[in-house]
Amino acid sequence: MASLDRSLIAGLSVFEGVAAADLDRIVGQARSLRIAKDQPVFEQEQEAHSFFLLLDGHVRVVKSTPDGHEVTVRYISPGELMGIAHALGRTTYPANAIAAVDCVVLAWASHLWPTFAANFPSFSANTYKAVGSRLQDAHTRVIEMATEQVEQRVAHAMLKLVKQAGRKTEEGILIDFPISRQDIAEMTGTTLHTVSRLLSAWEDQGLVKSGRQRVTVVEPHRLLLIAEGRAEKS
Amino acid sequence: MASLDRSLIAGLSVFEGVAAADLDRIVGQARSLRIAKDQPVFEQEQEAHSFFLLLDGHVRVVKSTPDGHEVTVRYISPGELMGIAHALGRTTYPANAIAAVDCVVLAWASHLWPTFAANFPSFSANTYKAVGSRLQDAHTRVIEMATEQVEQRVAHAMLKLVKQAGRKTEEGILIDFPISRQDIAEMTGTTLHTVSRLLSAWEDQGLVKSGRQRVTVVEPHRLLLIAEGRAEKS
DNA sequence: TTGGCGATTTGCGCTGGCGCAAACTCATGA
DNA sequence: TCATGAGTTTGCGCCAGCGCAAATCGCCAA
Repeated sequence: MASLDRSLIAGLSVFEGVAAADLDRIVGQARSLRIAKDQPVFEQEQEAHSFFLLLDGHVRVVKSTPDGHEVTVRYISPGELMGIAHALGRTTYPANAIAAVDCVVLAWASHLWPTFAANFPSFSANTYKAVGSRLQDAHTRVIEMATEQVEQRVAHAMLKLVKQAGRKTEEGILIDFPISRQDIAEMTGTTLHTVSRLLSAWEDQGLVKSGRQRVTVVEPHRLLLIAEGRAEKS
Repeated sequence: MASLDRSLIAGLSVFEGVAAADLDRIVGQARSLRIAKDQPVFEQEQEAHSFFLLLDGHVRVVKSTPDGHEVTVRYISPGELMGIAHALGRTTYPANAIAAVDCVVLAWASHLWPTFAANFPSFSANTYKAVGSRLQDAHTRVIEMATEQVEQRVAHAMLKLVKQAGRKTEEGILIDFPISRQDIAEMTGTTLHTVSRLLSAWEDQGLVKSGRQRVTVVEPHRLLLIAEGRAEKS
């Protein structure tokens, strides 16, 4: 652990307001892991032995339904916690978490949580604040699914990805991990066919550039118009 | 407050594992309120000055979208907390909470939360456990919206209502508060027309009995078959 | 360089469920 | 008792988007 960059970790929002000495005590009890692309960080229904902080990479969180459908719940970016089932009174993970690229994570044993919560109130408060955001996000998703058409939902999804994993290139803002049409479909509750058609149409209009497992947003502003439902359809 | 039935309150799951003396200290700082039918308990975007425990009645939590749509996030039953924005690091309420019938609630000032969290770890843990369930529920909703057809979603919604607010009658299980077709539509992301058609069809098949703002489920088991997508359509 | 496979594109037909509109039915208050 | 209006039912037409299938593209490995 000594090899990790403490100052970088200290800047993460989960550790905001945590004293340096406390930070050391927290991080000191973690082990660091590498997860190869497409390997699971944790799996649905499994005993929640650990919780994690993503340091590098991107992780896709997917829920499988009994009837074989897969729905992507969210993508996790560096600095975010995941697998905090124990902090929410659950003993198993509610979903699969799969590395979208090679990742580096910190892992703590779940049984440490009560101690952390009691001894490091800032850390605990920050964690629950993140939970609040996720609950918010989930409700937003429900509302989008309930009130928006597919095109708007896909546009919203792309903008969300741009915001949390966008990397500037000379062509536009690239989503910085491999993402297929199927993945986007699973985020928005549609089919890869429809997503493909939409991306093709957007590409014709110069809104995006896309290729195999790769999407670059050229004109975020116009995409936002579509997302908000205020765009005249061609 | 002295007039409220402490032993009844003590049995609520939020207070599980809380010592009697602590319970008194918690409840002693609440004030009890009556909310008339159709009146708000709290409102979206408003400063989250208080959090609440529903003692009697039913509360509908609704989010309004900028474009005028309304989506019902969930119904709250007696014994549940609501408006706990502060515990999740937010300063405003994320939705409107409206009394579906005359209600009785306990209200605490939001600024008490950090103290409660620090001094009554069981209470805090129970609260976050409830938050965990809600996050779970929200994700389930997303998955339902993404993978199921309207008929299944409405069936699921009815079963959820039966579970949390069902009252046995000689005809079947009655949903114990006034609920309109429009309300059900807002829970499931469809229109009141479609809900009306579904309920009529179900009534023809003897699955439910329904009337003005009133639904009774006669055969929960067959409804479950529809919800699970394993029912031959007539 | 050549296969082979996974990802993507595209055409076509069909249908679930929405939008609109009109009729109907109660419950409530005057 | 009757008028009123909210809640509900129902008919009809339409279209967004799904399901299926086939063709194409591009990356990687041999």
